[in-house]
Amino acid sequence: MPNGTPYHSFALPYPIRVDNFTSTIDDLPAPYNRPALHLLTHTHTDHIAGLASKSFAYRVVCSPDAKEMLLRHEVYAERSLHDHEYRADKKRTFGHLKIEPYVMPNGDKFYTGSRDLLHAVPLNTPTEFDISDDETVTITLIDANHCPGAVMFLIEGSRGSVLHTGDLRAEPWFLSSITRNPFLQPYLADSAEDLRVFVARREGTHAEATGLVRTLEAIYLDTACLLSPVVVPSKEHAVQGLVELVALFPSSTYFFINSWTWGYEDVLKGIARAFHCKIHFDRYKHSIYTHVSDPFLRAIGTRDASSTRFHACERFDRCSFVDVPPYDFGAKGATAPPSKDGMRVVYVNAATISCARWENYKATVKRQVLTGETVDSLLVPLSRHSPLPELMNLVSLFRPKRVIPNTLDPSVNGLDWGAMARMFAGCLSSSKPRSAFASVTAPPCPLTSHPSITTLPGPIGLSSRVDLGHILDTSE
DNA sequence: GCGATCAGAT
DNA sequence: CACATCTGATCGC
Repeated sequence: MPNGTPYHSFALPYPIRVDNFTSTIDDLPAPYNRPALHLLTHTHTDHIAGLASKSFAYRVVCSPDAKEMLLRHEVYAERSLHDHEYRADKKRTFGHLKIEPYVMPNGDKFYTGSRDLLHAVPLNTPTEFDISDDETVTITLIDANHCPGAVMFLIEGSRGSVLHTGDLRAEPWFLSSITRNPFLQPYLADSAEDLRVFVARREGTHAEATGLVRTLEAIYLDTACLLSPVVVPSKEHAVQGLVELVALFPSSTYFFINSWTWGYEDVLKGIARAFHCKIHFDRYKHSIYTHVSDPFLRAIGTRDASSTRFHACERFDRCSFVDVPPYDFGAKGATAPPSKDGMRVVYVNAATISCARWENYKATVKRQVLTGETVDSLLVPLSRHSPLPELMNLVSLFRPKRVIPNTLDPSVNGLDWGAMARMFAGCLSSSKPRSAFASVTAPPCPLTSHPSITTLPGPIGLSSRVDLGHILDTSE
């Protein structure tokens, strides 16, 4: 994670570092200088900082898909060189994380110097890890609905339980899946709160003491879209709408789907399914998508550009079928269009659009297409992060003791954290229980009311020094 | 010199 | 369009 992550990217109260592999913590006091374990939620660039360093040599826990994607990762410059045959071998950015044993001509293997640092853990499978000589944690990976291989981490141990969401899209179906996940059910709050009262009254005990229902110490929350108050369409709704729009065009129309980063696979899959048509991928994207666990994603791609009118090839190196002005994306100069008679290319881009605007947009585009107006670009409201209303619903499911942002804006000196603390105050365990979905209608804390500077929680201020520091101290 | 990190723009 | 990516500047070994 970039600068601005609280606690130097540690998932306190555990000495476990998430999505940050830089060595800039060497100078910090213990235990911040020495993660007992590294976790990787997914392989987007801003979450793998430091991992490309040849000197990085620690074990990293991630999903099987994330491991596959990392080991096959190529930066754009390398992809381009290879595709144009200037470079014979693919240079894998993270090749140093896995070094195969040396094999002698007679078949003997020498393991000196070999390594396999990426520890892939299957989803929904609690797995124990030593974090010291006498302390273990149980870590469970749960799909985060963000991009292939993206997971949340549930960390359980003697210091309590924390949930690190990584980046996630907590749309309605995702919340449902959480309430049905047996590894998360002990931490669900609504029933737990009721049960506590019920049990306490009837049995004369605290429900907490039975160990059946528990409260998360913290949720480390994807705050990329924290300040976006809009309600956005579900991915399914977004793709369905896009498919309706695409269907309005003549079947001779070509489409370029600008999947400029991992996370737009639902669009690709939706198009392939609706039009019974494969999608043209560039070599690199194809190599990734054919090696992930999603069998439908593995199946929808083709390397044959001429075989389909749907293209998701390299953004800055599009194949001739979709490399047509006026949209240029900046990679090339004004090259002449391949002059196929009547050939039209429509460019599809993801955007952040509220539900209301999306309905309006769809109606407008439908009218334009049906009246013969030229439409050469389409938007699809596919959000890969949850905006505030979804985040509040997610947190309300658990009512944890605290929420901690996965990212902060360093330039506002904790104001964003202060605002967040206020926004989520009603969703925590200390506040009065209420329906998990009450926050849908409840307006978020108005950002115009600034919290007092002295009460601002922050990396230094908050409870970090008080109750997290001593918990972290493993010296005794 | 190279790699790592950061700021800025897209 | 976008909060992920690329580029070029800067820092440090």
